[in-house]
Amino acid sequence: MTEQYLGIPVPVLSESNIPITKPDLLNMPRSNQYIWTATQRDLISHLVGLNPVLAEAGMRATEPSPNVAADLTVICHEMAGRLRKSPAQIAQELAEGFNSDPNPPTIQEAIAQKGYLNFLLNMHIFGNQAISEVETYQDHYGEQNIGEGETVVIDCSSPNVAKYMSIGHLRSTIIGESLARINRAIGYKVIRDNHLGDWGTQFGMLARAHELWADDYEELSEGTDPVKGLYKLYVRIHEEVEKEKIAERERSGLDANEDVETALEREGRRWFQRLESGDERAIELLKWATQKSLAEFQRVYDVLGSRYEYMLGESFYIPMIPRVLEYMRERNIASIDETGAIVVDLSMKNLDKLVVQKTDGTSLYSTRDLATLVARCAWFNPHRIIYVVGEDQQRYFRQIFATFDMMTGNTGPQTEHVHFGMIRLPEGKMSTRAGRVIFLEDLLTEAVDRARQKIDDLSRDLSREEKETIARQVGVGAVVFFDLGQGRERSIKFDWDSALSFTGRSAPYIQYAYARMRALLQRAQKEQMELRYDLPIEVTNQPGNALIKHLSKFPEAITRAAQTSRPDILAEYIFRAADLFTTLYDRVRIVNEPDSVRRNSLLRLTQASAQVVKNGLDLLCIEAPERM
RNA sequence: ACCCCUGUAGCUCAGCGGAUUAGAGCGCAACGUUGCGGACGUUGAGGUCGAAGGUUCGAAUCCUUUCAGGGGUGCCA
Repeated sequence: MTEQYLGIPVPVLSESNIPITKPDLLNMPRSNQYIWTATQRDLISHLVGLNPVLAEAGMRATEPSPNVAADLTVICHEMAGRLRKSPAQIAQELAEGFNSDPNPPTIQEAIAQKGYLNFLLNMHIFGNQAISEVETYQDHYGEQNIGEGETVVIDCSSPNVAKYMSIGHLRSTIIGESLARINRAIGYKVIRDNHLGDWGTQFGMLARAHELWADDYEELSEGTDPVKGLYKLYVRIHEEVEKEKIAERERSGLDANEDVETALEREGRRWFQRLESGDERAIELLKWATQKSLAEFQRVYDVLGSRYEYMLGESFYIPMIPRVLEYMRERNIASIDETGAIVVDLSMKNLDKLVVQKTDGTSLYSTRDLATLVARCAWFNPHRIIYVVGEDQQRYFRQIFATFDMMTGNTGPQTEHVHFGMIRLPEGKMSTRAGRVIFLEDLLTEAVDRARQKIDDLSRDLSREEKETIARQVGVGAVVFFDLGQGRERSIKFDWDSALSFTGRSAPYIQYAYARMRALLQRAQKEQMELRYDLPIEVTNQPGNALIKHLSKFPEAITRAAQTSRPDILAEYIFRAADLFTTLYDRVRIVNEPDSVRRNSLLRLTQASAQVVKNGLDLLCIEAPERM
C-alpha cells in the first residue's frame, strides 16, 4: 500500500534517523494553569464581578512601566468613554470596591493612581506558588499542552551538497533547532526535516567540472578530502564561466550588466538533463558527493547539538515530479506557455508567475518543493509546516504556498515561511566566489579556542576534560546567542568580536550566573543546609521579588516565542533572569544569611532560578555548565 | 518601476496588539574584593526614537507621504 495525498503517490519513507518522540504530555501542565496567567485572569474576573459593564469594555491587565511601583495595572482611560466617567474616578471606585471585598489571594491591594488601577501582588502567596511550580515541574517547568495531538514539520538548515556550511547557514540551523524545541515544549510532535540541496542545475555544472578537471585535484581521491576537492571544482567552474561571460560580452559588444549564456553553462545544463533522466554515472557522482558532504555537515551539527528526524534532500522527490505536474495541468493550475515552459499563473493572488518546468524539460526548485509538500502531508499529516529560510526567498515562498493552496483547495496544513535577515560581513555581502566567506566550522573552532584561552587565563581548578567540555559549551553558546539574541527579521552585521562576546548580554554571562547558582547550592549542601519546602517564602527585597515574578512569566515567554516563531524573545527573557539573579546576588547574602527562614527562601529561589535558566538555555540550544 | 525588511544613545541592538519618567550591551569616565565565584557589580555622561503631516485625552509604537540602507522581482537555489 503506497501512501498518497491529493491522489499523488509518494515514495516510501525510510526509518527516521532518530526516533520520532512525542511530547511527554502526561507531565505537561495545561496552558493557563500557571500562576502568572491565572492571577491576571482572576484579577479581571474579580473586577468584572464588581461592575459587569466592564466586561464589554474589553478590560485587560498589563504590566506597568518599570518605574511604577506596581506589579499589574489596568488602564482606565480606555473605559472612560463607555462608562462616562473620568479615568481617575473609575480607578478610584474600582480600587475601593476591590480592596473592601475579599480579594483574589495572590493580590495584595489595588491602588488608584492618575487613572491607572495599579495592583500589588501578595508576594507571600504568589511567591510561594511561583517557586513551588518550578519545583514541581522541574525540567518540565514552562511546558504546556497547547499542541496536543498535532504535528509540526520544520524545514531547516538545508545546506548544499559539495560545499561547506558558511556562517550563512547558522541562522536556519539554529533558529530551526530552537523552534523545534520550543514547539515541542508546548506539546507539538515535531519533525525536523533537513532539506538538503542535492539537486538542480548546479550539480549539472559540478558534473561537468568533474568531467573536465577531476584529475587536477588529488583531494578528490578516496581517503583525502573529497569535499575540499568538490568545493574547488565549484569555485573553478564559476570562475571559468565568469571569464567566458566577459569574453563573450566583449566579442558581441554588450554591456557588463547584460547576461550572456556561455558554452560551459550550456554543458552544465545538459549534464543536469542527464541527471534528471537517470544517467547512472551522474547519479553515482552525486551520491558520492552527498555521502562525503554529510560527514562534513554532521561534525557541525554535533557541535551545535542539532539533530534531524529526516535529511531527505531534494533528490528524494524526483520520482513524484511527473505526477505533480500532471495534477496541476489537469486542474488548469499550471499550463504550458509560448516558450514551452510550464508556469503557474498567480495573478489572481497578485503574484508573479511561477515556473515549474523549464523549457528544456527539467525541474526547478519550485517543482521539487511542491512535491515535497505533497509528500510531507501524506507522511506526517501535519498541522503546520514551517520553513526556516532566509528573507531573500520571501516572494518565492508566497508563490509556492499560493500554488499549493490552489492544489489542495485550501484544505492543506498551515504553511509558514519563518524568514530571517542575512548575515553580512563588514566588507559586504558574502560571496564564495570572491573569497568573502567565513565557514561555520571555523567560527565554531575559533569560539571554542577563545573560550579555552579564557579558562586557562583564569586558571580554575579543573581537569583537562572539564576544561575542554566547558570551552565547547561556552564558545558554542556565545555563537548561538549571537544569532538567537537578535531579532529574527533584521540582518546581522557580523564581526568576530561581537559574535564571540563573552561579556554583557551574551551566553557566557548567563552561563556564569548559572554556574554561580550551582556553586551556591553546592556550598549550602556541603554545609548541611537541607532545603525545607514546608517553610514560607520570605524574600522581602526588591531584586528578589522581581526575580520571583520574572520566573513566573517563563511559560508566557515560551508561548509568545512559539506563536511568533521568535527565539529572541526567550533569549531576552533568559538574559533578564540571569541579570536579575546577579543583581540579587550582589545585594544580599544567600548561604551566609543568618535568618534561617530567609536563607531557606533565598536558596529555594536560587534553585528555581537555576532550573528556569537551564530550561530556557536548553530551548535556545545552549548548554548550562555546572562550573566554568 | 514595483514588492518585502530595516532606520531608536558614539557603536550593536530591545521595545512597536498606543498609556505613568524610552531600555540593554559594547565603548567612555569614576569607583567597588580581609562578604557565597571579579567571565561580576555600582555611579555617571550620552536620545528632537530618519523626516514631515495625520488619527487620539495620550504615538518610538497606528495611518499617509518622504528620505536613507539591505533584499527581491518566471526557466538559480
